[in-house]
Amino acid sequence: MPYSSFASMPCTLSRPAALLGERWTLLLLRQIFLGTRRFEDFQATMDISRSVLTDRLNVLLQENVLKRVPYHEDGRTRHEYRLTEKGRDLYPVLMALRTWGERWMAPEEEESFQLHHRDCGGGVRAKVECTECAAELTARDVQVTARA
Amino acid sequence: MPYSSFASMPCTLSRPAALLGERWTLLLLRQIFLGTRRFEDFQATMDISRSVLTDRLNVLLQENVLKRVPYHEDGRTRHEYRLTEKGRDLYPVLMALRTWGERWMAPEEEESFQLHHRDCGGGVRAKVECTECAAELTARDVQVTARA
DNA sequence: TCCCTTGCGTTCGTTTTTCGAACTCAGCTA
DNA sequence: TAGCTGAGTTCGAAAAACGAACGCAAGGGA
Repeated sequence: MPYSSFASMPCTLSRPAALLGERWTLLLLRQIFLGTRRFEDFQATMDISRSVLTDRLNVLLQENVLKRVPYHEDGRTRHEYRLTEKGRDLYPVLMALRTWGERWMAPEEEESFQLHHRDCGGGVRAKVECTECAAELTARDVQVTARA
Repeated sequence: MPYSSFASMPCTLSRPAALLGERWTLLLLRQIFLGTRRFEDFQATMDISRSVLTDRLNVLLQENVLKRVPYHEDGRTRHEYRLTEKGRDLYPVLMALRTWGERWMAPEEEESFQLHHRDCGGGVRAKVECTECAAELTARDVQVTARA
């Protein structure tokens, strides 16, 4: 079972994990959520090799996480990479990573950017909750059952 | 800037993203949250090569996400891999992946396991909320500012 | 005691990925 | 026509992953 076969497992956790678990993919998504949209800018800010960048962008296009959108600059038509709705919906994944990073990987130093709720200025955090009673859940509060 | 240098970037999103963005690491964590604890069981259920499994387990031990715990079986002392508090706190990351997978990568088929809140039987989902007003947030509701 | 089994890795030669520098190409611009 | 720029593509070298075989310590049984 090669790594790639997880992409077709009947598990709604395995497939996203296999997709985002490829090298560079999470870092690429971070950059996109921070506003980067062009090939050259990804390449410059992340210092990823151009061939791997091409590959990762293509995978995300194929998965419909990103879309290519034409735009004009200096009278020329070019394309930029933007999140689809499916892509934007990955926000909780990135925020969960950051919430964890804030708690467990921030020794003294501060974060390189800050996030605030536009409406009230509050902070941002990811959490897991019950769809019925809205209680916040940890792994211990959740029962796992194999599907029938 | 090699991939590994993201592990020391002053960004609380980059570092977790680089750590969990290595191949197999997210899938390994999924398996751990599902209850797998021993080398042989990881190897058998994921079909990962033994050398890479050794490496990934060691990285997670070093990062203090996992710990080795001795246990007895057949009168012999062995060790198993278990989550630390830091590791357990990754639960929202995995649940965010799953919530996304349920919405965007579950065509007709069902998930391979189900999750329920032990207390009330409700479903489980990840979300992002404001630490002040508790509103649920999307990327559009959040303002990013570079640190001073 | 000697041999077998088990769990947990380690080694090593082969195949994939990644790297990085150079190259290509299309569409302006001078 | 020549040059520039953004967006890739190509290709040889280096790193990572693969997988089959090997190592090893701790029992158990003969």
